[in-house]
Amino acid sequence: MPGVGQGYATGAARRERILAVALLEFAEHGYRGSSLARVAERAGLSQAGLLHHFRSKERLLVAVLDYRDAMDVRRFDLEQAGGAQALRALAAVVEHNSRVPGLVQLFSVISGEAVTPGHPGHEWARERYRRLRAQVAAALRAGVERGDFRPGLDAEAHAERLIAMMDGLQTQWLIDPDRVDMAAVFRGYVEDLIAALRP
Amino acid sequence: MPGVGQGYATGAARRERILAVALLEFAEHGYRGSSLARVAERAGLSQAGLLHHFRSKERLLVAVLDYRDAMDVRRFDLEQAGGAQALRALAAVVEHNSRVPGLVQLFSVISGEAVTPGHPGHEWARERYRRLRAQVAAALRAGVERGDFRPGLDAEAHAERLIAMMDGLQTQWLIDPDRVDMAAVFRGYVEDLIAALRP
DNA sequence: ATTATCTATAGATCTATAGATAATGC
DNA sequence: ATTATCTATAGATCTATAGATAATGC
Repeated sequence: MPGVGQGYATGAARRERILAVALLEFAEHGYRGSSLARVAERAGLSQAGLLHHFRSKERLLVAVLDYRDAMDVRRFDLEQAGGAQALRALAAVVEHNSRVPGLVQLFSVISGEAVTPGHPGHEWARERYRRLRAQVAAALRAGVERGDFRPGLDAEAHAERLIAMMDGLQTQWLIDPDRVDMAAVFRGYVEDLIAALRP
Repeated sequence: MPGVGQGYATGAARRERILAVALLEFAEHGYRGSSLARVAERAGLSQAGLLHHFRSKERLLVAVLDYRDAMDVRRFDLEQAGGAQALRALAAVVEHNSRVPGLVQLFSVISGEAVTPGHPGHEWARERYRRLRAQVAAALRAGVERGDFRPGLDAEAHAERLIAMMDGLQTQWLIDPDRVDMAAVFRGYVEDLIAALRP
């Protein structure tokens, strides 16, 4: 089972296609509700053929999650920005997400499943949250440095809050999109926060 | 299939026991990852015996969700309180939740799965969120009436934010309990909000 | 030679139903 | 008579492996 980029060119293209359709499948049915047969069918090869490229269902999920992370063009680099600018970049991420419900759903479904220990996405989710919290907290501290925010703010707590707000609004929005304006509510939160943290 | 409280006494007791173990099972593995056979085993009867009481897996899930709602002793009546008192009652709910991870996990797992349309918990989750948002928004408006909060606040948006914060912190806490102090962070948010909304 | 792909299949599940037997309580 | 419970089973899955054949590219 060569990784993406190894093996023959036709194999690399096939793996790319498998990841793309597996992402949709996992987003629609979660890990446990998805089947390799359905992924294989959508990717246009047999189920055994799929398992030649990804040795097991667990490995496929992890590959999809990494693929998604890599796809994320990191167009909003929080570490570069810092301060109010970084928080507004976060709001822009949420606005962008409201245009790609499929990708958002992948995260909501997998994060929900992954709260149970033993789920193949559990470790992945824990590390992802740790990384996110550290990034956002660093951006907040940079904001203190540059004079956007008052000294003494609790960067870790505000990072947890910001990420929780993003996730929680995503759930409400996915379940009831006509009633919940995720992007507007998050932007409101961010602007209120910027005002409250001003020195 | 008589409801709880109908039929013979032994049946009612059995249904109660089934609901209690099904709650644990769904919380641990989600709806799709759970099996009726395992629920039946934990409840001490055959799988066919279980289906005598709950005609299908879908109905069992819905019954568990209703059972959980009913169990919720509503010890924190938000409509009674109103204003800052109601928000502090919310923080107390979160503190209480941090002592019953199993129940919290049921909601996180099922809400996560239920974002996909067609999931048997989808409608249930949508209605639950609508009800919650309406309750919290009403408590905020009551706070304006009694002079706790400044007039003109956006009650709906703040209700969405508060609920999103609760849910998002739950996810982070369940995935990484040693790193995330859900109750403390939520209480901090609530106190900041009370201060910010003061007239 | 390595990689890609297929068919066939083992071996476990899973949900739900059929039909029989036992217990309950009017 | 109604309710509770069981065994047996139909009919669908599902994941993963074995083993064969075809394509790729050094």
